[in-house]
Amino acid sequence: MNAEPALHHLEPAIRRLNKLAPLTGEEIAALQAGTGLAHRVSAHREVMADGEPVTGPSLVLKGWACRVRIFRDGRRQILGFLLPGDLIGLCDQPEPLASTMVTAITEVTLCPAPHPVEKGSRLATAYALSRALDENYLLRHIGRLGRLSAYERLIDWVAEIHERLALAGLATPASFPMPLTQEILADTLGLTSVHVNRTLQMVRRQGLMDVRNGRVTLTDPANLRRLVESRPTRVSASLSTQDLAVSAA
Amino acid sequence: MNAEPALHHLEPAIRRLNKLAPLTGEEIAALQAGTGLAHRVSAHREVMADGEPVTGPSLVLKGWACRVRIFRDGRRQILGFLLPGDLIGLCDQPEPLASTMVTAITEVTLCPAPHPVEKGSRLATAYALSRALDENYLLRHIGRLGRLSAYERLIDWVAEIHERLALAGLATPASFPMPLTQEILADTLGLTSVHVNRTLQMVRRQGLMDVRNGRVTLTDPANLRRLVESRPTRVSASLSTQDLAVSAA
DNA sequence: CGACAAGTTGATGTTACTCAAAAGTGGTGG
DNA sequence: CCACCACTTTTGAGTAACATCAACTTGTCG
Repeated sequence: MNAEPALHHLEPAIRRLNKLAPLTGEEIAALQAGTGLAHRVSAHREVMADGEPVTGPSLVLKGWACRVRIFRDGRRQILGFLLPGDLIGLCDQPEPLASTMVTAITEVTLCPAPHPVEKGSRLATAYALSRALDENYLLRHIGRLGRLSAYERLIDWVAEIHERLALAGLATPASFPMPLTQEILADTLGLTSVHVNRTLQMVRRQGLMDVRNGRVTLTDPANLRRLVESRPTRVSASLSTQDLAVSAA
Repeated sequence: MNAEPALHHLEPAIRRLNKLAPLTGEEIAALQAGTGLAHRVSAHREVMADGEPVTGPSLVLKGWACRVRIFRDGRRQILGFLLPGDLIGLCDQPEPLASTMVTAITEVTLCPAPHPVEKGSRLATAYALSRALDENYLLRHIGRLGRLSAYERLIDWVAEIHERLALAGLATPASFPMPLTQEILADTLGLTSVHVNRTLQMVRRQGLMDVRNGRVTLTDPANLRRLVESRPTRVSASLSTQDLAVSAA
């Protein structure tokens, strides 16, 4: 338990948590022990069913998943994404039930997240910050759907995902993977896939970004930052904006 | 601290928490002690500013408040409502910062929420359930904004508020107070106030409900339940659906 | 090569927005 | 009690954004 592996060898998921709150060697070791119990869920399969009992928190190690609600008539709304380093099932009521279905978009690797030994520990802080960020992503999504145009929704969403992937070291300042079909993007942004297609062409023609082949390339990052409303998400005074800024992997 | 006041004399706010998890006499007494420190915020004033440090959790005793985001160009999106019995500022990261502005819609009475003595106590459970319900309201709002028509958004939202007020004993099976202008409703549902007005006329003409003078009257509750997607919110196996069902005050 | 999913395009329809003004409501002070 | 004000609700006419429908193209993988 004394091994302190070099940070740059860590899983992206652990890098993210470590960035939220610098972890102790023991905590990193516990997380890495957890990765031994990892299991995979292949693309398009359900990671968790709506209303099912939640056994304990899990950590996403690899791949993209999403929380989704499906309506009786088949309409679908994606509520949010789960990216490497994100936690699923963090809550503290007894006998919790999943509030949404979770679906794997790509193949996803998950592992049990260690229970923080003590309240106030670094790991507990990282979990709390992760939870606060999650709430923030939901709030931002509400603002996006309620008040932004299709064009604005798209660029705001891209900016958010960029920021989030950067936290796990999975984005460069100008590019990141984005393995979604236009239909999934449509169910995220509250649009139709046809309209998403046209909106994507528009941002491309404007020279703002290029979304293609499962990858986003930001061709004008400065302009993007200017167009997007929110400054980097801030949920605790002890977490500097610096830590959350997008920088090279 | 041994006084166990009759439940029907309790504040609506305490009734709600007690419904989420039957509280001990000590816990009820602690909550009532907190009400002695209540303070008021008059209508239209800010309860909490975005980005401000959060000192500790507060309990809404009376009145309506909302969490809101305002965009640079003045567009506004209401993210959710805070009703009697709801908690503000429940989170466990160190030095938390408010993630949204909170505004009083009517005059609001707030008091500090006692810190749960021990993990796993009834009060801690009530807080955890309240937090889980809050998340659910955000998720439901996302589904509403992303995939429902104006008509559907309105009735789904009314059904949610009805369910929530009933939890605090503030709604009858067919009616409840709703002190919002059509403009606020518009900023909630992602519409314009003109369109909200027309949609309200539509539900009225259909005989579904009447929204008028700061009060909603459900003229066809059975049909409303049929039209609305979600069953009563369920976030824990230990909290029966029965407890959350709408019944007479 | 063939099959299937994803992306693209065009024509048309509908929902909700915009602008503008009138009518209703409630509170205040003379 | 009335006049006045600010705010909210209501109505109408025209428009813009996004949805729908249907076909066609491209890419991927066996």
